[in-house]
Amino acid sequence: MSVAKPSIHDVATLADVSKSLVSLALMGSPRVGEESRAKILKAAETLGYRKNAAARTLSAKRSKTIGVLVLDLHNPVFAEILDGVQIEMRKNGFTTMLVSGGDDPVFEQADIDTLMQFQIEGLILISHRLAPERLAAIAAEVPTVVVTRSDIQLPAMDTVSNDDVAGTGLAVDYLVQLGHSKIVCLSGGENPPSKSRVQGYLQAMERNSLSECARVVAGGLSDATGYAAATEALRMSPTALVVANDFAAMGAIAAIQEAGLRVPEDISVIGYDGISIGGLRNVNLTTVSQPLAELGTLAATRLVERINNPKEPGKQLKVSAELLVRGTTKEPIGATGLAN
Amino acid sequence: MSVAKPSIHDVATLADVSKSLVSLALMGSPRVGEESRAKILKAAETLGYRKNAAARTLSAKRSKTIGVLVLDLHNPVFAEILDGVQIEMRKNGFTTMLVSGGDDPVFEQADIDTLMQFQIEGLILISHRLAPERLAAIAAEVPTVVVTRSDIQLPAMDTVSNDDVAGTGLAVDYLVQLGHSKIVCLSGGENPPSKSRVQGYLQAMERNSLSECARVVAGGLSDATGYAAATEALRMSPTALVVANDFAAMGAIAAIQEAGLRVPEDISVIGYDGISIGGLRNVNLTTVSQPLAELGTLAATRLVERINNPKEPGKQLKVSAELLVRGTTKEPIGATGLAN
DNA sequence: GCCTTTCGTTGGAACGTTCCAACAACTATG
DNA sequence: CATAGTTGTTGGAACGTTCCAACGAAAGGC
Repeated sequence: MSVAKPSIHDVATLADVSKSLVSLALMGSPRVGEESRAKILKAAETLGYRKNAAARTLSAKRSKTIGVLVLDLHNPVFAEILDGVQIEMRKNGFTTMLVSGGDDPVFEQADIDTLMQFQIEGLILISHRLAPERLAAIAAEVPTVVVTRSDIQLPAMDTVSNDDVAGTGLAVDYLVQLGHSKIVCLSGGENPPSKSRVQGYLQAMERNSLSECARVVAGGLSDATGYAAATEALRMSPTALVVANDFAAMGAIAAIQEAGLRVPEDISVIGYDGISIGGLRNVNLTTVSQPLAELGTLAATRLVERINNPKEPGKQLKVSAELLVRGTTKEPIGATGLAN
Repeated sequence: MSVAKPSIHDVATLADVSKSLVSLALMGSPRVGEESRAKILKAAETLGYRKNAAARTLSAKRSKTIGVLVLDLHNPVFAEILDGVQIEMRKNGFTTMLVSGGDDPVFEQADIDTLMQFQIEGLILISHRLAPERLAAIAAEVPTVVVTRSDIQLPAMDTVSNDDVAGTGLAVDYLVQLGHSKIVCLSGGENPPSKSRVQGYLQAMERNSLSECARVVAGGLSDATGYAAATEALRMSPTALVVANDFAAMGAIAAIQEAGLRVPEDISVIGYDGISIGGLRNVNLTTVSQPLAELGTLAATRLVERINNPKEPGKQLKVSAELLVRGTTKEPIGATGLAN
């Protein structure tokens, strides 16, 4: 503690050069002589010198920092996306400032304001609850990339998301191939990705000439809502459930088991997201897995592009999900060999 | 985009006052006249003015920002601690800068350096992998609070942690009370909290005059290591397992079930941490629950104290865990007779 | 009615950097 | 041998804020 932090000035006097040269040396400029550079580096080392980011930002008019808002840090999906973002941003020499928002639009706006005060050069929203007009105002002020939601499209904003329609289609196609036809969809509620997933289900059912069998039960994205929706769905005596996400799928499995039925022998279940706990031994959930880290790196590279070239028009990027077959899917009873 | 950001100067000219007065008004000083204050606020509003945190920090020599390093964002335990930290820090007018480190000491050190460059006034480490001497160097430079680990104690540093010894004792006592005696402990490896938990197990066994029955199997903190450790433990034909954390406990349950035994009828299992997925219907894990958010708020209030009074000696704060009885514990078959 | 206090306001210095124009000392060019 | 270019270095201005000493005007005390 104690002594005031050394400044570039202190390094300069110790190394017996000008502060400008110290600055140059520390930025890694090639115009600095070998001898001076060595002296400066040594002086900085002995003083325990550390750059002052505030001064840097102010003077250079570049913060080399981007902001990331994540909807909810408890959701493992977002943590994995974040990994991708962090790695890519580090690679590009940016510092990442992370804020959480806690699933509340008011906090979200406040957190974004804070980020703006730090002069962030770009913003990544890993999902959000902002109204379209707020989002537009933000995107007009700073290069912005939205991950996971592609429902709002603005000329000055990019989106990076999973193709939910195609992803859910994968799940349905696989079940049909196994011989299922009584496939019920448990929706995830009124949020944009969930709606796309329902749409993907309906399209896939139609594609497989099963439109008349298509049934959607309103649910949510949590364990509890999945449990409730599954309880209701059981009245339709389905042989398979396509569920909005992995948490809800786990709730659905609990409901099925409590009803005295087995998964997958009596009913197959497919989740969505590919969160790591789905892979735990006693869960072992078949799911549509999003390439989460890839979603993150893609968002990051796109943001860097946009920072370097702000007038580019907004792009809508999609990554494709893949089916991860684990232990909660099987041929329906009495239908073995029915496919192909 | 495009147009330069308005500065305090622009607000001043629009409101027809000096920049100093604008600064005063925006900081909420009581010495500003009603009329001027109104004018200034309106001008700031119409210009869309936003403070420049870099300039503020530089001039005021206070960043009003603290740094938080979390060991691993994927671990839901840490997310919940973080909640507590964030809430408390917001309340105290601090901005929280969050970095992740990704479970690697090198990244951790780099991330802390970055935080320091931003002139953070305090640092909270939600677990870490730093060597004691590195930690000492950091704590000497900035007020530091370590959450979750209390093994390293430094005069200039505080720790806030759960009482792991007592917590594990709770689990053992409960099992004994149910009638168990062949209670095996699956350790969490060589990290400090895990060692305390093993110690708590041994002490509790002794307290219950079961020292001769005490068995510890080396394991880890993940699903996979819990599975492996449980497989080995089964050779000792235990009636109950006390496991280092919830993830490992879930792995242990899978191992038990694969061996053709039932939980809790044949073997009871108790985890540690109280992560939310343990409460999912088809997990329903009995566990020792740490008051995670409280751990976070406590760390935050302690840090604020220390920032305001840097020369105070370091404190070791403990919070107590409680047993959360759910569905993985039950009396042993044949009650008391099984102990050799 | 003069002196002191209080109130609201002000300009300028500081904070630690980066950037720029300019420099001296060499080296190469014709 | 003068001119041009290169290399390494320099001081000063700028960035947007907060802080400080100081101000004039109004209000209070004697």
